Order: sequence, then C-alpha cells, then structure tokens
Amino acid sequence: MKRTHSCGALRGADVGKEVVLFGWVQYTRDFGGFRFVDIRDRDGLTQVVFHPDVDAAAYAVANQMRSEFVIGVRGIVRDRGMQFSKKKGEMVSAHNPALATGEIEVLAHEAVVFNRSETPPFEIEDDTKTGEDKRLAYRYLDLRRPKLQHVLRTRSKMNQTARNFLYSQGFLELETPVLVKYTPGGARNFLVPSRIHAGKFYALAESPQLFKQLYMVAGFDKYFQITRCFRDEDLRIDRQPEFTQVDIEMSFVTQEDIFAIVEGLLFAVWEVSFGTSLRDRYPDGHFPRMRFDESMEKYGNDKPDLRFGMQHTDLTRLVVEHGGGGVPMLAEIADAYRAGEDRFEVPRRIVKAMVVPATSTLSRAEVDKLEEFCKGMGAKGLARARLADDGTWTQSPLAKAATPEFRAAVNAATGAKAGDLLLFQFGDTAMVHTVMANLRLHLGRKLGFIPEYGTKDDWRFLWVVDPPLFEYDEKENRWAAAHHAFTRPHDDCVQYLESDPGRVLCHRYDLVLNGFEIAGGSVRLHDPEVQAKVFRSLGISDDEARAKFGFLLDALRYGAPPHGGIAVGWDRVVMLFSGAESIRDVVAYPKTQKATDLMTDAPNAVAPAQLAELHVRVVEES
RNA sequence: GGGGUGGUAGCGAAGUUGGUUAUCGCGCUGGCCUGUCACGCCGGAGAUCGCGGGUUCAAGUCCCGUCCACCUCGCCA
Repeated sequence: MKRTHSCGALRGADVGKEVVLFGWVQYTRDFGGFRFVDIRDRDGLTQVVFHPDVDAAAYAVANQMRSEFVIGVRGIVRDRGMQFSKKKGEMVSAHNPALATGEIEVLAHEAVVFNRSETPPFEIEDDTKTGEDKRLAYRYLDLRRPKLQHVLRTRSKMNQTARNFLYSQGFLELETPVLVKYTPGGARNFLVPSRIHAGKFYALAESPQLFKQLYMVAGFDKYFQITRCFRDEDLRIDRQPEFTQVDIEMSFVTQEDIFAIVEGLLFAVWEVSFGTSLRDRYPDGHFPRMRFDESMEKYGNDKPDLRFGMQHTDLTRLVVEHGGGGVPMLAEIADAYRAGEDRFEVPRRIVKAMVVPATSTLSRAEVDKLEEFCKGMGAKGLARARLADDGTWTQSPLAKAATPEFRAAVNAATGAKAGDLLLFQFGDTAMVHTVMANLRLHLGRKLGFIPEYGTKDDWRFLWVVDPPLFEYDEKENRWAAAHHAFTRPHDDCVQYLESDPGRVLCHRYDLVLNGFEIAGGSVRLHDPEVQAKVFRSLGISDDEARAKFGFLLDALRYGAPPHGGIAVGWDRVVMLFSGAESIRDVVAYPKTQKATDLMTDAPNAVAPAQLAELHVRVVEES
C-alpha cells in the first residue's frame, strides 16, 4: 500500500476514487454487523466503514483496532448520503458538518495494522482536562492533539515568513556561538565545564548580543538569526530556560529604522497567522508609543496592558503639598521630601492610588483578600476608601485622619466619583509600582475587563521608549546599567552622565503586546568618549572594563559603524498570536517551572567518572 | 528564599461537623446492537486517597514535615 491522500484531504468531489489513507485510530464505533473507524493524521480525520460483505478480511482486521493503533486503509470514497436512523425512525442525512471531510467516508476493501498501541494514559482530544504534568510526561502523545499540531504548524509558517521578510529587506541570516565566554552581570548563565581546560567553564549564550555587534563592526550591515538563548533564571508563564529570539542588528540606522523593520516583520507574521491585516488596526503601519516614565506612572511597569483603564495616579506631590493630609504615615513621607531626604527627580518613596469603578462592586471580604494579595508582594497593607455621595470617605482607616482639603484633592486628582473605591499604596517606589501594577492586572481579570489568559481579540501593541540609562541599586548603593552598558544615551542627557546619572535617558525600546514584552533592543553606544563616561558613572574602572568587555572595546576602536538592534521574543509572539495559555503550549518540549523535563527527567545526576573527566566535584549542601 | 492554588482508580472530578462496603463521569474490559460520528444498551475489573510521621477507639478528612505541578514576588542588563 502507498498513501494517496492525507486524512483531511477528501471531499465530495473525490467520490468514487480509490484511496489509501495512513494514520492513527481516533475512535471506533461498532454496530455488531459493521464498524466505523475514524482515522487521524496531522491533516484531519476521515471516517472509514468496515463491512464484512465488502471485505471480510478487512472487517476482521478492523475488529482488532483500538485507540491510537497505526493503520493503513485502502478503499473507495463514497458520499455518506441519506441513511435510515433507527433512533429517529426516518431517513436522515449522514453528512457530518462538524468535520471537514464530513460529506464522505471511505468504504474499506483492505486494512493493515502497522503498529498496535497500549491504551494511552489520556485521550488524544483537544478539550482535554488532563493535567499539564501528565501531558508533559507523555509529550509525544500530547503533541498528537490537533490543537498543538496546529500551534507548531503555525509556528513553522511564522518562522518561514520572518525569514522571507527579513531576506526581502536585505538581511543576512548569520550564526553565532552558543558556547561563549562568561560575562558578569545580567541574567544568570548556564555554565559548561571544560574537559580540556581543568577548572574552566564556558557559558551558554544568554543572547547573541556581543557577537551581533561584532558582525556590524565586521561590516555585515544587516544581520538576523532565529536563535536559541539560555538563561538560568526562575520561570514564569512566559519564560523558559531556553527560548527563541528573532535577533536583529543593523548598521547606519536610527531607532526609527529599527521600529520600521520590526513593524514590517510583525505585520507580515500577523497576516500568515490570522489571514487579516494589522493595518485594520494600525492603518499607517506603525505601532503607538509611550514614554517609559508615563508607563511607570500610569501602569506601574514598563509593559502596560492597554486593553483596559484603571490607571494609577501618582499622589506624591499632592501628599507633600498637604503635609501628609493628616495621615501620620503619609506625613512621614511628606516630611522626608520637605527635608530634602527624598526628591522628586529620583523618588525613593511614592504614594499612588487607583480607582475601582462603582459598577464593579467588591465586597469587604474581597477587598481584604486583595490586601493579602498585596502583602504577598511586599506591601504592608492596602489602604482603601469608598466615596460617599458627598465625597467623604467610608469603609476607610484613613477617613478620620484625612483632612477634608486633602480628601477633596485626592478625589479630584484621581477623578473618583461617588460609589467608587480608592485603593492606595505608599512607600518604597519599586514596591509600590510592583504592587499597583499587579493589583491593576489582577482586578482587570477579576472584574472581567481582560480574560484570564488570551486576548479576547483585542490587540494593543505599544513601543515603550526613552527609559533611564541607569537605575539605582539600593543594595549595592551605586548606579547600575538598566539594560546594558553599551546603550546610547540621548544626546541632550550626556551632560548629566556624571553629575546626575538618574536623569539620563537612552535609546532603548521595548515592544509590548497586551502586557507582554515581545521585543526589546537599543541603539548602541559607539562613541568611545561617551562610553568612558558611562563606565565612570557605573564605577567601572578602565581596567575592569577591559577585563570584562575587552574584545568589544577593542572592536569599537577599529572603525565601528553606528548600529543598533532588537530581539523579538519569538515564543511570546507565538503564544499570544495562537491564544495559548502559556509559553509551554507553544514550545514542543518545554521545561516545568522548576526547569525540569518530566519526559526525559533532565537534569539528572551523572557518574563520578564523568565528573572526574570534567574536573568537577559535587558538594553536598548541608 | 517569600506569598498563593492544587495532588483521591489510566484520566477528570465529588467526598458533609473525623465514623467502618471511598462516589460519579470518561477510558479499559466482556456481551448485545446495520448509520454512527464524544454512537447506544447490559455487565465487569480497576484506589496502599502524593509521600513520611503524629493526634484519635476511628483519619481521604485534624496537626507537623516533605515531594511534585501551577500562578506570583524577588530574579529575568
């Protein structure tokens, strides 16, 4: 037998043809005298009829068939036609409109079982309720489900589209090493011991960052790569320890040129994923932009989900003006600002609020649960106030202390109306941002403004631009590079590099989609003088810089072109475009949240001899 | 490392204030059935209730510890 069609191919027009189908048994339905077998492959499902009057041998084979057996069938395509339904007592159409092949069936003249299957640990069907851990342990069975087949096929098409698009724009697909030198800072690296060099290690590349810049120095002008990156950090719903980036770097470009390429790329990929044009939503072909500081102020993070409102209001200045408004804990913050211990340019402590609309009634118990939710993220509590008709606050520990002037000012600043619920956070800036950002998302889901996962067919792309070059490391008590030390500062900020590092903005950009960062990059710093200033701000001496990044600094002195680039988090794009619940649903063989592989049981211990060869000794922790 | 949710036949779930044969659906299996398509009908097998301690006359249920999965903070330039 030689296969003639896939299991999703046959239609009414094929009636009368002799065909051969290969595939897996999806369901069997036995009627005593004859038997239906649904045969499945990656293309679809076809109903096969086995009847002893047509071929007794084939019918006998069919009686052996069970779920997931691998079979071959030769037979004639025929229209399902009208059939007498015993249940309904009349002639009815036997067509199945739910099935692409539902007009026809194959009347079997010959059948073969290529391989039997043990009863699978779970059924191969799309609306599976089987737990993810079970499915990961039998991933090869899970991947048989049409849903996952579809995701991986779409992913394949998206890869092809990305390649075609970037080739069409003059890019070269160039490779970079995975085994690289360890460089400190940034994400934790996986380390690979060297057998040849006792006591020395490679790192798995967390990104091709340095090598793609060296390609620019080497004159390749436009580089891209669909590449695997490795980071030994804790996992999340959108993070895997190994993940795929569409990595891009270009010479002689501005930020605008890079945006245009990524927009073009995503418009093209969107089209093959959805069969529609993103121009329906973004007619000029560009995504909107927001400054980093605006994003932080209104959304508490640098990846705002724009599908709903409930923006934050920064009340810090207002609190300072009102001397705390009568509330002791706020007065403490106000005093610190007035005494100059805190300053607005680089605030260490802030006060923020958000409004939960009156239409979204939250019970007292629910708000108490929200408070626990906040405490889990480091908040001391969750101050709240419900607005009465006259603007006074009820259900609030602040109600008595707050002065009427302060209360009115807060109501005005936040735009809160009668019945609305005000939620407050104050204290350490990073904590307040984290808590408020997650609170907003949590409420957004709880109140039904956004779904638990997926998009609800609402797509909000956004470039977040002009972030600070440095952020202050409270633990180390010094300035650190927010992205990396080779990001180009804004020209009008260079003057502050050494005097006031916190004010320096830079040419870094992230592309955000519905609250997920799907791409990030920067225009690189290629001016050695400015580079030296950046290192000085970071407290990195010339010697240190040379030890860490010597090869790159050398390269930049041999005629480095101005250049910049970006990396697209490909798994996240596939996840969002395919409506998957997590990144694991778009990675064929993913790791668990503890970075294990439930199917292969990686990572595992190895034999002492193997360790000895690598000059590695394992130390038992006490 | 912190906060949270869950773990009961192969799979998904129920299990009351602790009470003696641990329930249901799917799957599996035997039988019947000539138009189903998640076929239907009748019967059957299948569980050390994640694991280890403890309290109790008695623990799936209460307590302590621990493992696994998931969400999240920290972390992820």
